[in-house]
Amino acid sequence: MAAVTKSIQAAASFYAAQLLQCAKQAPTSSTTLRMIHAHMIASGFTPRSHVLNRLMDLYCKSTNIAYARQLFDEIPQPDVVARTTFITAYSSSGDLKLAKEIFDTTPLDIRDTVCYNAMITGCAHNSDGNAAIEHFCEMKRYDFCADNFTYTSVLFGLSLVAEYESDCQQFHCEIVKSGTGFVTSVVNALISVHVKCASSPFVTPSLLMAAARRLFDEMPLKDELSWTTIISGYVRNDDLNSASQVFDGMNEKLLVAWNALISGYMHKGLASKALELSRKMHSLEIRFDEFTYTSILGACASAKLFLHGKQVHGYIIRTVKHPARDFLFSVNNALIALYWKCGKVDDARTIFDRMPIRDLVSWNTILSAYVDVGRIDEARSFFNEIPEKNELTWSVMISGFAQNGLGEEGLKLFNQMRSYNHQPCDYSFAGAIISCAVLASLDHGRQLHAQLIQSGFESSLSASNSLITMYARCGVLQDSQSVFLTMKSVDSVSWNSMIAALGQHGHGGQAVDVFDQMLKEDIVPDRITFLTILSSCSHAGLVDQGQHYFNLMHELYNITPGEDHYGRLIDLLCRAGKFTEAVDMIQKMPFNPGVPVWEALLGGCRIHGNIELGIKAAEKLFELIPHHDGTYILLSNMYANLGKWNDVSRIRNMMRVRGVKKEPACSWIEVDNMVNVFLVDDTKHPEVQMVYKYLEELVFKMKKLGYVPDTKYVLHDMENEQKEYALSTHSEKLAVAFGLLRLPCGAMIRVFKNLRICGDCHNAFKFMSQVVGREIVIRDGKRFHHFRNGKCSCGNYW
DNA sequence: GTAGGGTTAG
Repeated sequence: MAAVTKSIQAAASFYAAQLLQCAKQAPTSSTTLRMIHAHMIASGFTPRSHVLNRLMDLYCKSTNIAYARQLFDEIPQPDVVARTTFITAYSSSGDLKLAKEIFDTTPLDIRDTVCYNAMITGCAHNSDGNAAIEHFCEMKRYDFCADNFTYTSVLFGLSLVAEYESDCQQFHCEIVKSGTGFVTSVVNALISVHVKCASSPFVTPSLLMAAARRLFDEMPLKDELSWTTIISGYVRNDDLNSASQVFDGMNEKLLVAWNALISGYMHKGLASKALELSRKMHSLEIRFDEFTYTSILGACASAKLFLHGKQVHGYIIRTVKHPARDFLFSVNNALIALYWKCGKVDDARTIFDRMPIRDLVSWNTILSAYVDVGRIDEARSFFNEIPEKNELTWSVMISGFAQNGLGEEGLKLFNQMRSYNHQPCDYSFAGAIISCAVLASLDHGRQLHAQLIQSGFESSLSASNSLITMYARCGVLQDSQSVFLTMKSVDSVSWNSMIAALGQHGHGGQAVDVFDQMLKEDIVPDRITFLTILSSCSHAGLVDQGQHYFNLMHELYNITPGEDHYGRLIDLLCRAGKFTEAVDMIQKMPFNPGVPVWEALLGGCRIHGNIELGIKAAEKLFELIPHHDGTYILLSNMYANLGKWNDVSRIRNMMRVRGVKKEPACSWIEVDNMVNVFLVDDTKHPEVQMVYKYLEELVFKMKKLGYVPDTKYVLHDMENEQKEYALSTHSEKLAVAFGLLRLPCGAMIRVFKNLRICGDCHNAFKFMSQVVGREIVIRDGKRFHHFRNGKCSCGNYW
């Protein structure tokens, strides 16, 4: 008997040793495990607890959890070690529910600290910070002793949910009391909690970072993690000076620390700093890894440093044998982004096509690239090819449609997403809301606003910013102001949207006030801010202010004005009739003037009847964009105003020869959640006859108040009576008359037109607003006009 | 049988 026991013991220790060997070389292949296992069975050895536990653990780690579970289920009363193995295995494979089931069925009298630790880690790793804390509290309640592992794990969980300083302080006290306050791993975790909590909106980041720094400075023994946690903490919280200060104090600088700092500079848009560090690394012969490359390429992409980025790409090709294979996704994805941001979308696509396997980031980046450069048809068909879509995929495509003026497509896709039971994220909502802005569909926009709140995205920045734009572009400026004023936190996009909203409605003075307010609150204006403020000044005729801001842009904020900024400045000058200054500015520009500049000049010339300069601008535009209808129309309008009908027909003829078609004018109005569209001389709308009749009555009353139809706006040569009739069939007049007939008494009339409002209609609506005693709001291609009591908000400056 | 830091798309 003694001999048998001895031989079983020998076998057990033999297998235990073999399995231990496997564990050291983990993960063990399932084949090896099965061979050892088969050997046990064949030799008649029935493994008991610790050998079996080790076997199950190895099966789990070789991703064979299901088979391990079969073995587990055959054990009559599995011990706590076996249970802990499964708690860990299930939670690291993402199945927290199964882990919890094993934990909950573990009798209290066999539980120990380790199994609680495993459960706490499992919750934290599956981003359930609160459950981690609950299990921690439970173990304290049952008097289990918390150890270093417990604290590091529960602190990790806490770092997911900590929002207030008190969360950090409470655990700090707990740790000091427990006596683990000097244990490196525990203090590291505590620093990490402070760092992550510092990004919460409810705390003062600098205070928490100062507390983290004290912990770091006062810890007796720092390890690699202590350094990288504090450095990356500063990076996360936008304090790169402190990050680099601590970094400089490191004796042996770790690759992770280099990477954290480089990525910090990259995210802050400080590409030159990021590249400077990478050059230093290179001279110290520190090998770059995947993370380094990704951040450097990101820096080149955001700064559009194409040549530098291309050099890095070349270096990767030379030094890494199989970039596509060795750096599975991230580096290749960063390369895609580099080529895209530098305007080489087709090269980006080539990289994508050459990747042997791609992840969602690869697909989404290419999709964003197509959307970004307005290649919307390619984006659409690429979108359809994407095998698995996430919320980003949908939101990029939805807002892509909206940004490219395809509001209807945007809304359709948003609805399709929901019909597939995909819960829209805040960015998708933003895309759908901007679609409503494009379509000027206020009813629909309001519905989405309500759904947004129901879905819990009320505090989302991107969604709220889209609401500012939507309400403004639907004509209800007050609502966009109240969204802006009630936002908990705002960013530069919010300010830009608000300034643009005021500008479009002709409130240049208020736009300037908001801009000044923005500066007072230390928000740094960007390129877009200056575009919107220049437009706002232009719409309101604030020439001096506009010029002041244009100068401020590069003098104070170091933003080099682009062609678009020059375009707005020229627009500002020309509208005010300052052609000498405008031409002077065009000659002084640091680059060849392009489309925005010539269009601004032509537009100004049309307002002031400056035919000579207008012809020059138009000729340039004919060269640059020969198929754009607007140039021909503006020029022919100018000739028509001067009665030069020969020139008018010459231009019309040019259009015919070149195959340029005029975009037909159309206006629309929303009544009872339905959009009603009217074309010039409309015959299609079912109620149009009634509209014509009503319009006739109105014009009769308007004439009594002094309205004289201004036939110079009829751009065809015909008899005067015919001209007057032609004016009365303009789409915007039909839409307004329809609104007056169908909308409730006193309701504001909001009409939208694809092109600019006609001069006679502009005059007519002033009289009309007086006759009917209601406010009429028109959004044309450029801006808003509010007609009230015989006056327009634009002060005739448009 | 249990732990903690760095990457890419809006």
